[in-house]
Order: sequence, then C-alpha cells, then structure tokens
Amino acid sequence: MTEYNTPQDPAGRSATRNSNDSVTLADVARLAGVSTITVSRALNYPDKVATKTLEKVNRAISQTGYVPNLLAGGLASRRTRLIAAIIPSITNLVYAETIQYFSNSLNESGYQVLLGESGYPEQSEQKLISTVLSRRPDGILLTGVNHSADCRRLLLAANIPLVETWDLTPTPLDTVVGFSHERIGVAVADFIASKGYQHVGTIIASDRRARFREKVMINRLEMHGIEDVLRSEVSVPTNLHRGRSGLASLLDKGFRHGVIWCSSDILAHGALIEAQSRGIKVPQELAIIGFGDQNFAVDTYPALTTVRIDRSRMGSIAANILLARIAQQELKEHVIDVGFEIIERETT
Amino acid sequence: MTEYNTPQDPAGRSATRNSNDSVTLADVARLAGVSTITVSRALNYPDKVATKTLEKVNRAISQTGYVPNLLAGGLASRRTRLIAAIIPSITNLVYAETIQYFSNSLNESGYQVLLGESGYPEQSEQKLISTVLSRRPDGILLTGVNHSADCRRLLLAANIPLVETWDLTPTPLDTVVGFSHERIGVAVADFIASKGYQHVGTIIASDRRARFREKVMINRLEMHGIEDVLRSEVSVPTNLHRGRSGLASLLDKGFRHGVIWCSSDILAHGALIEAQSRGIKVPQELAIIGFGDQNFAVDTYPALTTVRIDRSRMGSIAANILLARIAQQELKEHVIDVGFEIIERETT
DNA sequence: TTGAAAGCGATACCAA
DNA sequence: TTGGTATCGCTTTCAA
Repeated sequence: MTEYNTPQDPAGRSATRNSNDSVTLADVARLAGVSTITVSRALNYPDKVATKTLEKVNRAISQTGYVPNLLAGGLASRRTRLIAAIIPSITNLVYAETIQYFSNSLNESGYQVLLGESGYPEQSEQKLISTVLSRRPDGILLTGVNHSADCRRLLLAANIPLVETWDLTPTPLDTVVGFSHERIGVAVADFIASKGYQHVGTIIASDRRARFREKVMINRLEMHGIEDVLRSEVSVPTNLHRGRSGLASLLDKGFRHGVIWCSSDILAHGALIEAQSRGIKVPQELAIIGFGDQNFAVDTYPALTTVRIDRSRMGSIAANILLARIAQQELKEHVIDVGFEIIERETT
Repeated sequence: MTEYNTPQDPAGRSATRNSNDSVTLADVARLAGVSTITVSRALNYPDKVATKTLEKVNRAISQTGYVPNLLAGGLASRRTRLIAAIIPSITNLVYAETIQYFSNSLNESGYQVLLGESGYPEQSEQKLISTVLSRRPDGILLTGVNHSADCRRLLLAANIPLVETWDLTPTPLDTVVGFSHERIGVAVADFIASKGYQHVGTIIASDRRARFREKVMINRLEMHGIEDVLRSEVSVPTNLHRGRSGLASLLDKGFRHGVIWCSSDILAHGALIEAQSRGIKVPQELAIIGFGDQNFAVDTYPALTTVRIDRSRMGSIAANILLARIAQQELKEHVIDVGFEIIERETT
C-alpha cells in the first residue's frame, strides 16, 4: 500500500522528495546528463571541467533556475563563505561605515557578512557570539578588545580567524587592527594645551572607550596645568539633540570660553548648533573638537576640529587579514595600528 | 600503516572525525548517556523532555561547550531562523534604523538578519538576491517595489514569505509595508502652496524614489500656479557636504527667497549650514524642508520642516508579518500603509 | 576529466 | 518520554 502513496514524479525527480520542491544539484545533474559532483565542480572550479561539459551544466542551471544551497555546501565543506561582524550599533555611522568597507572587500572574494549588534546590554555579548557562531562563520570581526572570559573561551574554541578592531592591545586574541584611544587622549590634550586654551569641557557618551579617552586626556591636561575640566555625560545612542543639550548643560554650569571635547562628531555637531543658536562664535569664543570624522565634519564645518579615524583602511585591512588567514597564510604582524589624525581647518 | 596514523581518541570520539574537532550533538549525547534526538529535543522543545533528562543534557552541554550547528539543523529542518533584508545602503541612517527595529523584533523570536546592500550598481540586484537566497532564509525583506522580471522570478521561486517596504503598490509580490511617495509629493506641494511660497527649489539625490517624489511635487505645484522650480541633483551617497553644495548651486543660479525641498534630512541639514554661513535667515528668508526625520532633525533644528516616516513602526510591522507568515498564518491585508507626517516646528 | 560512495551534523518520522 | 533510521543537499576522498 504505502508504495502507492508515493506518487510517481513525471519530471523524473526522486520520489523521496519533500513538499518543498526547490531545485537541487541532482536535478541539474540529471538534466545535464552528468553526475552531481561534476555540477558542483562546474560551479566551484570551472577550470577543472571540460568546456563542453561546462556548457551543458550551465544550460541546465539556467533552465532550472538552480540556486545553490549553501547550508548543504557549508556543512559538507566546512566553509560557509560567511564572516561574522560584531559591532555596537548599526545606526552609528562610524561603525556602519567600517562595516561597509569591510563588507565590500569581502563581497569581492565571494564572502558575505553576518552582522551582530552588541549594543544591547539586555542581550549578553556571550549569547550574541554564541548565536553567531552557530552559523559557523569562516571568520569573525569584533569591535573592541575587552571581552569576558566566557566570550574569549567561546571565540577561541571556534578556532576560526578573528580580528579585533576599533582599539589596540599588545595581546590580541588573534589579530587586532585599530588605533590607540590612549594616544588619542594624550594627543588631544597636547593639542589643546598647544592652542593655549585655559578652560576645557567635555561632552562624552556613556561608552567605555569614550570615557577612557576622556580620562587619559584629563590626566594629561593636568600635566599641562589645566584642571577643573567641566564634564557632561550623555546617554547612548548619541544624536544631534544630545550634543545640543550636552553643551547647554555645560553652559548652564557656567562654562564660557575655551574648548569642548566631544566623544563623537555627532555630539560635536549638536554642540555647534547649540552654540550658534546662542550666538556664541565658534571657534573664536568656543572651540569644539569632535571624534571620528563622521559626515565629513570638518569639510562641512570648518569651525570644527576632529580626530580622523580611517574607517576605510581599518575595514579593508581587517577583511584582507581574515581572507589571508582563511587561506592559511601566516601573518607577520598581529597588531596593526591604523593611527589617527587631528584635523583642523580654521584656526582661531 | 595508515591505521596507525589515525590516533586513538581518548575522549571516546568517533575515529572518522576530521581534523576540525568541534563538539557535535553526538558528543553531547554520548556524555549525557542519551540519544542525539533527545539532545536535539532538549534544545528545541525542552517541555517534551523529562526534567531529569534535561538536567543531564544541560550539564553535558555546558561541560563540552557545545555550540549547535545551524547549517546542519537548517538543512534537516528546512528552517534556518535567518531572515534576509535587502537595503540600498547601511550607511544611510533611515535604512539603518529601519533594519535596527526590524532586527530587534526578529531577534526576540530567535531569528537573525542577513543584510544585503543593493546600492552598488556594479553588482546586479539579481545576483545579490541569488546570493542571499543561497543561504535559504526563512523570509526576506526588500526595500522598494520595483524589481526586474528576473528578480521577481527568483523571489517567487524561493517560495518564502516576503515583505516589500519603503514604498507602496496595489500589487505586491507578497505583502508591502510602506508609504506612498506620490502622496508625499502631493502633500508637500500643497503644504508649500498653503504657506504662500512663490519660489521653490529642490535638492534631490540621484535616487529613483527621491526623483519620483520630486516629479509628483512639481506637477502638483503647477496646479497651484507655481512653476519654474529650480533643481539641483546631487549624487549618492548623500552627506552634509553635498547638501551644502546643493544649496550653493541653487543660490548661484539666482535663487533668493522661498522654499527648498531636499530629498533627505541630511541634505536639508547641509543646506541649512550653507544658508547660515551666508547669513541667510532660515526659515524667514529661506525655508528648508527635508525628508525622513533623521537625527531628530526638527527637534534639533526647529527651523527645519520635514516629512516624518515612522521607521520603528515600519520595521516592526514588517518583522511581525514575516513571523506570522512563517507560522503559516494568513494575513488579512497585504498592503499596509504606515503613512507619513509633515512636521513643522517654527512658523515663518 | 569524470564518477561512486561516504560523510558533514542535525531533524523528521515512526516505533517502542 | 525516548530512540533508530532515513534523510536534508552538498563536497570530500579515492578510483577509474
């Protein structure tokens, strides 16, 4: 009886197929009159297949509208052509841009990027990483170098190439491509001192690295004899509005002349708007320094100064390192500093 | 000889294993003293497993540091818990925000989002979709409603729930959640006319939907007796700088008083900066209208007017529709208009 | 240059 | 409540 319940397949398909009738490699192979492995090779290593066979296969592929199943392929080959990237937030332009460059470089080599957002404290980073690893990416990009012991264990156990970015450490998990927040704090303090500013204020996002840069800067300023830095901390996600109110709060606390350091250009930009609306001259009365070189900040607003981070370089270097590691190449350096630059257009 | 090359496995693992020694369901099962299917159930349907068994399994899982392989799971179950999303650009805040809301809603239900950027004409949308479909997502979100015949074929053949966004059509491929660019064009024209502006200029990105809104608006303005709209088209990706130069070019062409419509808030914002730098009063001498309500534009700059699109609603509705469709629920409506709103703070 | 057979690591289906 | 067995669709390995 049961045998009769399995309907004959007029298209010649296997009778064991489920209801979902997507085209498989076997279908293509049958139509082309070759074996499945030949079709697989035609797709992955076209040079290893005779031209005539290749033509037959390609014809069969376009006739059937075959779309490869990378789940099956990845399972069998242990190569998913997927790279995971963990960033704090997709709506923060500096991270989004980094990922865009990263992603573009990888796409060219046939890889796709699986994005994970770590900026939600409700969801632990560990759970996020675990979820992402369950897709068996061939490599992974992380933002920052501080990970819990559990995360480190998880990442190392995955045994895949790994790049940390957006920070620097002498002891990366694998390889780090970033810049030194400490050196930025020092450089900005020195810059401020060299300009002769007496009063310094900060508008800083509630973000670990932003706070660290600020701390270093404040310490360094003391060495220059500048103390009593007025602070304003704003919550994330940062936006123009919070930059405005950050400056407003500093001004309300009595800040008048001097320089303000903001932990991102979007905050700096918001502060600039607040200053303008109060008729304060920037940079003559109040100088504003940002971070990130977002939105071509200094090109658009010559009054602003910023710390430029080369996201394009960071993203593509990270991508190339992962690709090299996947191809089993050994790296000379595991700590790559892409540096930063203080960009100033107008001078007071 | 060869048999001696295969080392004995002290942990009792199968000898057929490859070099990559990641923990599998079978390893967990062996350690827990149950079958693989029981471990699978403990993970996916904990209620269907006896409490004692569950404990044993969970212990084994944490002892081994097991991370499920979703490639294998997806292949076997035909459910990947992956949803694809195609957006023009990740660095455009309005799309990034939509995806963030979309993604958050899906994460809560155990789904992950696979992102694809369609804004690169070098890579055809068809190839992008094909690549994405090869991961066998359980559903897909598209931006816009215009797709080539090849793309439509590909999408329909995938036979998965599909949501189009950021536009509206009476004939969606499956379901559409968006707003009407035509109605926006009309509404903005009517708004401009109602304010009594005589001269109208536009700063528009080289983007199909942006141009369409502009075209509709210009036609509608003619009905109000307003003609000779001065245009400035800027290339994508848009940024503050291009907004500045957009307005600069209009002013150079002789534009003086009136209103400027920009195809995005970032352009509007750039235009505002240019106006301020020239000492033009906004909105008294020159009014500026944006689009998108990006960066809390009107909260920050009361001088600006914008067209608010509720990305939060659009993203989460799109997510919920996909989830419902995946759960085999039928939908009442396949065309969902999330609407828009003209937001004005200051009046001239 | 091509093919046969044995997995990859999970789940579905049916039985116990 | 638990388990055996047959897949899922592809690639690897080895042979022809």
